[in-house]
Amino acid sequence: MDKHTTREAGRPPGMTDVARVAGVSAQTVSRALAGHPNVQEKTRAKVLAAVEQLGYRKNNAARVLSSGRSRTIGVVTLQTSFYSRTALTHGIERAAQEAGYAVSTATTASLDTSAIEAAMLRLADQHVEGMILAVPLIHVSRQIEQLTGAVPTVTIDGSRTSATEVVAVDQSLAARLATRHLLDLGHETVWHVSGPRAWLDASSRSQGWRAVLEAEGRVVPPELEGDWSPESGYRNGLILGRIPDVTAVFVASDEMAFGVIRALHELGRRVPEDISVVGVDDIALAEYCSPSLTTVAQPFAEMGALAVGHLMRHMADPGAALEPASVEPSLVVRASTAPARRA
Amino acid sequence: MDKHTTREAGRPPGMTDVARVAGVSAQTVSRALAGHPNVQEKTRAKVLAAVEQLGYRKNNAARVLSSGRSRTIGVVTLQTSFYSRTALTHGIERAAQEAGYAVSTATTASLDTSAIEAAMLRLADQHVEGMILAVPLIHVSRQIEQLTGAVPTVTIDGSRTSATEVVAVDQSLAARLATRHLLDLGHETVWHVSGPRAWLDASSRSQGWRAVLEAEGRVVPPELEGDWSPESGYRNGLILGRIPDVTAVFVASDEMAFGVIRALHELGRRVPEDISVVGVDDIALAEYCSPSLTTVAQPFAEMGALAVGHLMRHMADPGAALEPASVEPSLVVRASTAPARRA
DNA sequence: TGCCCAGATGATAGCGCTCCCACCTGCTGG
DNA sequence: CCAGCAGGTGGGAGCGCTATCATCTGGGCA
Repeated sequence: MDKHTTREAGRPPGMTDVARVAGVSAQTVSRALAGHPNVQEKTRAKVLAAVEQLGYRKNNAARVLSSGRSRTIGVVTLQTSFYSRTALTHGIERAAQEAGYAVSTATTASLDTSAIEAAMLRLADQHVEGMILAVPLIHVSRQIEQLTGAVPTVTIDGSRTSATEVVAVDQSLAARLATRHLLDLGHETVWHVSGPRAWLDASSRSQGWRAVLEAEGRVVPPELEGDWSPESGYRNGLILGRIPDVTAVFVASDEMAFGVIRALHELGRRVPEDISVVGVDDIALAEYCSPSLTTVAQPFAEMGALAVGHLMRHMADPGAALEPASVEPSLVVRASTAPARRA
Repeated sequence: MDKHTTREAGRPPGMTDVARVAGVSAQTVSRALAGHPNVQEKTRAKVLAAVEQLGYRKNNAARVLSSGRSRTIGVVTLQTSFYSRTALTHGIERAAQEAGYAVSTATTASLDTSAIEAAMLRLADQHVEGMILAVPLIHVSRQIEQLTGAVPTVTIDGSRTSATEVVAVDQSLAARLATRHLLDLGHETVWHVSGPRAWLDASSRSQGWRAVLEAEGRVVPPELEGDWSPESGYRNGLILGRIPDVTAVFVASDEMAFGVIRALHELGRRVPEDISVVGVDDIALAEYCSPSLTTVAQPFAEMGALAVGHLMRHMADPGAALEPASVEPSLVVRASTAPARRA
């Protein structure tokens, strides 16, 4: 039993073990497993057989240390249970897996610059080859500039540093679809419950809504601000329900829309007979509440795939600037909207 | 410019750089940074100053390769957008962070044994020190037995291998709370829309429901099976709504409950006047739909923390068997349940 | 006074892999 | 007929860190 030919039990087999069994050098094993072209088919087969026989598994840490490449991308998201986060992450995971990359997620409890920096640093420490920032960049610090300069990064809410690439859903279009739908139903004007202003999606939706009203020469009512939670929708709904003029509301997310509708019910305003409501996201439950919710569907899965694709291209050639990509939302008409009743 | 004293620009500073600047050995730097006790306070301060000055960041890959320890735990979850997944992951992330561990997530698209194996192998490749399986183990393969033997593992739905530790919410209690609540309201019996039978939570809830009915000498109606989706709730609701006897339904998840209520509405059965409905989970929207949903709240965050705590203990001493831990759900009474009307 | 031990530090040897370069075939073409 | 070249392979040198052992100091105690 020479320790150079037999490893102690308990230690997983390494590349040299595979090499010995296959009767080649460790170097050739490495090449065969990496899919390098200059390896004879016969040799590769021998290597694969040895791998199979020994139950060899690559040692990722060693690979990363040696090559600097990790085959991993990082995603920064907000630590919440909102549907949008889950759906998007889901989309990214799928797409990354297809591209042969692993996904490492770093969540941040707040949108503070320092919290986002910390999340990005955590990912950097894991040697991710690229990052997707799925949180709004409120303030771009020197540190963030530096990080996005060093690691190819894609932001998905439209905010960006000088070095990031951008992927976004056309949120302005989402708002315009919703607003125009309500005007088409004959409503005089449309009220709006927005998301937090720090979020670019929220302000894009707000702008789109305002643009349509102005283009049509309608009165632009004051905007109410929520925080994406059902509870904030409820609070704003209690306000809207007390204003007799309100007949149509565009709410910046389905979860808030549920809260708005709930509040209107409690105040005796019927949906859609008295007030029409449109949400955004098309969460799974939108169809199953009463009344079922008219909403603007967000192509989250598609967006995840787009972000990953964009990131891959950016990683392949960090020099070339890619043009911002964007996908289009679509209106889903259900029962929470109805024609305005004429006075 | 000797290359031994000055590194090429562009390469991040390493421990030897820090050591040189601090005027100590690399070894001492390692100890100081690891919080090793046998380091003079003065020395530690010098090291920290040098770290600060150079912007040194540890190289994780090297640390893992060298020590075998990664300070990371892995979580296997199903690739869905269900609330429960997000909420639980969230809880685990928090708890792990507090324990000084990073979390790596591997999602699986299906519950096939091979898919779960693949997810676990991915985590093993990342040198996780422990795993939390947040998916039901339908069939425990040799491979899974082996993996759970090699890496400390906690399962959180009650299924287990010979080597795993178990953490669970008492799902039977959840069902009993819901069922008894409905009986207390005067209903003759309670119908049940369950989750997929492969999920232990689903069958535990089913058992709890059945146990209460039998203990009270009530008729046990046939069970309807859903797949956790709102749509499956809707389908089953269309069936239940056509059965005149039905006055109370216990649905195994809130999302399905939304579907059930929706279907009952469409069939002209009012909730709660004609039929009372109870869900499980207490999702954020449960309170804001109409009628607001009576449900059994699951302590997801607590469960995540419990799972992490359990795992830490298991990792510290893989030999000692820990007794299964469990947390208790609680009933939240809202508007979807009402006293039975007497014939 | 001398010895031992504990605390503080340094030197050296890998961890398992990939990179770079050298090597060896067997073939083409002047 | 042999230089020259390309495809296939092997041999070393690290990647940046930690484990292990060795070294060196300064007490406390007989």
